[in-house]
Amino acid sequence: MTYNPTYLSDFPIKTLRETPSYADTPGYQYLIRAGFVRPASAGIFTLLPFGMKVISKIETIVREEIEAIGGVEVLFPALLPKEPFETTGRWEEFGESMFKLRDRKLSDYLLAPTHEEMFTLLGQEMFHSYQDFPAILYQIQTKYRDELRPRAGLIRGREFIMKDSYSFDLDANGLDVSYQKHRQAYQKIFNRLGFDYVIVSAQSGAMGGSKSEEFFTVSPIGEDTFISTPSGFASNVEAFETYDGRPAIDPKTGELLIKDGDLAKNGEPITLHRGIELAHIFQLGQKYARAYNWTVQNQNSERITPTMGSYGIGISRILATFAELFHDEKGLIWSTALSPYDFQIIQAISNDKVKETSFEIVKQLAKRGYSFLIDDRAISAGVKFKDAELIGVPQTIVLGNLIKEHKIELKHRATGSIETLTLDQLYSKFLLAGS
RNA sequence: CGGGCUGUGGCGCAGUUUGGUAGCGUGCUUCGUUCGGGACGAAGAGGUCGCAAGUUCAAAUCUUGUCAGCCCGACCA
Repeated sequence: MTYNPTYLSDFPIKTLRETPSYADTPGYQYLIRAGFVRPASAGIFTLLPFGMKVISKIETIVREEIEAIGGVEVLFPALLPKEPFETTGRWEEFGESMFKLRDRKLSDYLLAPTHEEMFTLLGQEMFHSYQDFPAILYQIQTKYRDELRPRAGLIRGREFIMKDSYSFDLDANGLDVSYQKHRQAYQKIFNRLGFDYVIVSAQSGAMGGSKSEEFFTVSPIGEDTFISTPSGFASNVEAFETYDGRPAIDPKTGELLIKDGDLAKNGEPITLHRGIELAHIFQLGQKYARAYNWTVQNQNSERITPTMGSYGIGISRILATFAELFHDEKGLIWSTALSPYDFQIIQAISNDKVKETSFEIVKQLAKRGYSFLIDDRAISAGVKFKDAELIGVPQTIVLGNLIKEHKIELKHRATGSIETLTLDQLYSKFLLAGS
């Protein structure tokens, strides 16, 4: 494969030396400073080139795993007419958290906070017979929710990228199968992304339906509280009751009524955690199909109502969460799975030999599909080292004085370790690895 | 929506109490020196002091209104 490296000398990026005062969490501060994102308005963000690279990688992993369970990609508009949401009652139910607007003819529109209505209508149009089931449709779309208080950068924005998929089945057993497929696909996704996660029982909220679970990662900046027990049971506090039937939250005040060591229904002591919700899967059941009077024919030519599931995963939130989880005092630390580049090449000195060598390294290692960010800027080497640490590409190749001996330095961002290698050693290390 | 706070060159901030020629750091431009760990010197560019109205000889500073943003709380991928 061919791969064009990115040269920082012609790259429209500017790292910031100081922390912008508006950024409230460390991950967000580094995403700003390292040039991954910029705020455009409260909870609304511009993705810069590095941020785009990471988003693309997240999307690729998500697409691969959803298509592996039979998902087919579509793309609905973000701008939708009011009517489908009136049918389900959600035009009112979402209330102020939904962006509503009018066109020049004064017709009502909305910026979609979620797409259950549209997927149901598409299913109704496409699926008429039991032979059309089961099915999984998904999209990666920008969602809009006018949150009361956006915070922590992309962790909770008013505009955010989400993958949402929807399963269509004929009965509850089929729905269970589709649900389990998604549950497993999500586990694969999180394993590939490199997140520790906990699957937590949840309530369904505005989506409706019955069974519902959330995927959390533990983080001090998390906005949600969930509980776990030694045997692996975990629950969102909203869906939790103690051994003696007490709710975890006062329904009126919202006050947390439980503490570490309280007993769960199974008699085990609980532990409370702060977490970031990265995904939420629901068994919607027939709520939406019923709202549109959608029925299909079974083998006996009887009309039956399909049953659906809805499965969301926050793409832009994953980017932000990774930054919150993986950084040190110098900057971000990307995993190989999500890093915007596989290697950053620092030209610590500037001469023709260095330029030729970086070109040669790219040519050799690109054979294995590795991608490169080359810092060829005409600035002092110190700035390049600092920026490399801020950006957080997992491996940096330093081209400097050792180039005379055909040697380079290979720096690991996460450990800070430095290896001195000949070019041949570099090539064999990465061309042979895993092949 | 309730409580707290902030809007001053790209970014970080001082100046507001006590009205009197808009400042510092960083970044940016140019030249020279330097150049493997955020170099040094010199010369520059860049600001409707969020916006509007008012008070005043005079407003970044005082008054009123308004907009935006941030933090804490109630809702959410």
